[in-house]
Amino acid sequence: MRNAHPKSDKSLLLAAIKECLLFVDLGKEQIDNIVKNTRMVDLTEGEILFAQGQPAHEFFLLERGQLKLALCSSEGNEKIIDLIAPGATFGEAIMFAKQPTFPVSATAIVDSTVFCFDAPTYTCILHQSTDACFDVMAQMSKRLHWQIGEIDRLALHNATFRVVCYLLDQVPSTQLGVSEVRLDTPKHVIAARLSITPETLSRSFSRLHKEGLITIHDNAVTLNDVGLLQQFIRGETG
Amino acid sequence: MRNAHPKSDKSLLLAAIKECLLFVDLGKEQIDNIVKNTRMVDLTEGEILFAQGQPAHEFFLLERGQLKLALCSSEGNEKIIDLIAPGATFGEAIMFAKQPTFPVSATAIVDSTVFCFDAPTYTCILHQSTDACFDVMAQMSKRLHWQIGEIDRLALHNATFRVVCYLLDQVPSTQLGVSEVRLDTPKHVIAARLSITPETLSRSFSRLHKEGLITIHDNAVTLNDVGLLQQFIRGETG
DNA sequence: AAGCACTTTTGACCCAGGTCATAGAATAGC
DNA sequence: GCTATTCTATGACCTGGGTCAAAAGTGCTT
Repeated sequence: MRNAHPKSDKSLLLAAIKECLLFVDLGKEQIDNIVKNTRMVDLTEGEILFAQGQPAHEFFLLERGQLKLALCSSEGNEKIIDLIAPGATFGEAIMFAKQPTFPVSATAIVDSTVFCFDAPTYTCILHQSTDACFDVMAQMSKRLHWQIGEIDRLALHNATFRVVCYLLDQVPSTQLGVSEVRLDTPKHVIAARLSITPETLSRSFSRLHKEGLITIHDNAVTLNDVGLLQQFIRGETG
Repeated sequence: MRNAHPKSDKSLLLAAIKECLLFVDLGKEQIDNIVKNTRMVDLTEGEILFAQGQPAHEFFLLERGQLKLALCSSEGNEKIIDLIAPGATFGEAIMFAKQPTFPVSATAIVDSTVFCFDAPTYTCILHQSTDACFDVMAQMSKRLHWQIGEIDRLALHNATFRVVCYLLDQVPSTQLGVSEVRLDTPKHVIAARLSITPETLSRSFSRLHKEGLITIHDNAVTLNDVGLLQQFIRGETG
């Protein structure tokens, strides 16, 4: 984890910030202030950005690569709460806890670059703008909503169902016919994301294939009929 | 669901608001404004306050009784996301979504009284106070954190583990020796809360009893040694 | 190309916990 | 009181998916 780079980094950061909901209502000098207090970190594959339980004074934006946010049980089982793709922010929420410690750990799945924003700087700016606060609240609301969906999927749906959900998530919701999903993520990671074992993931895939719903090439999956998969979800099956 | 009561309600409401984090940084006339736009609703057992998918223009504070927030799968299985006790607020988060619909349904488990706050009134007030915004964000942060714990419990812990967690949750964390937990909630509701069947809950209880950890009377449970239960959790068993 | 380390698939087996069925308890109504 | 109805407990059984083990790919490196 080195703290690198000369000056083109700043333009990268500015470009990333511009795409990000959390900064959309900030003024120019507020952005400047944030940029001044942001560091850029390069992670190599497997490197840990932060660990569960560690105190949190920053939040993050993934610039490049892929991260996992994970929990570990005492027996070493790992549950991946979320996979982070470039452009996504994470860790904004703990900032507002009275005693901010990370509830999960963040680890690079591939070589990655992360922007680390200073939490006090950001909260200080939030104190100047209720609009910015509302952006943050909208973001947190979205995440809360998403987590309820996650609890739903875990509590009352089976493995294959979750696999299909994952596949459909990778595809624009408008799509309706055939669609191609590239599995950029190693399968054992996808499995942990879905709270199943790699074996079960493999068996789910082959089941779906046998039913003609998908076709598997090296590391891509063809969804033969998105509509059919969607009604597979509605109809709930194993 | 009637919209009842004369004037002592207002003092009830004011008392409830005073205990509530979401209003702690508001001024007197802001509170007055909110009170003016709040309705009080009485629910009888089994009555639905709002249903999953319904548009949300209010958020809520439970004054009396008990509610469940639940999801239903297509096959009619019900997963209780959370049980609401008097003094707790719920539904604050969807207020900030761009297209606010309830992700869960809320149903009275026993006869209950609920204050329903007008969301636009409240957000309008938030726009005047970043302190109030921070209170909301702290609240949402807490809930987010809690939900991660919930995902953790569902994804990588077994039924008995979750039962013990539930029992320990009912007890002040300082407690260390013997402790009594009243099961005010019917067991089938507790079971749905823990995403298990009533049968499994019953078996978990009798297992814990056989191991000398708890004793069950009519509808109360004695935790014979809170410390032992806590280390049962650390040590992870079935 | 041969060896090695890792990832994915496949098969055989097992078990936690769901389902179904029955039997007590408890509560309600008459 | 006595039945009817709803809860809770317990037993018998089944199954989804975990575990373990072994093959079959899939890159790497040398």
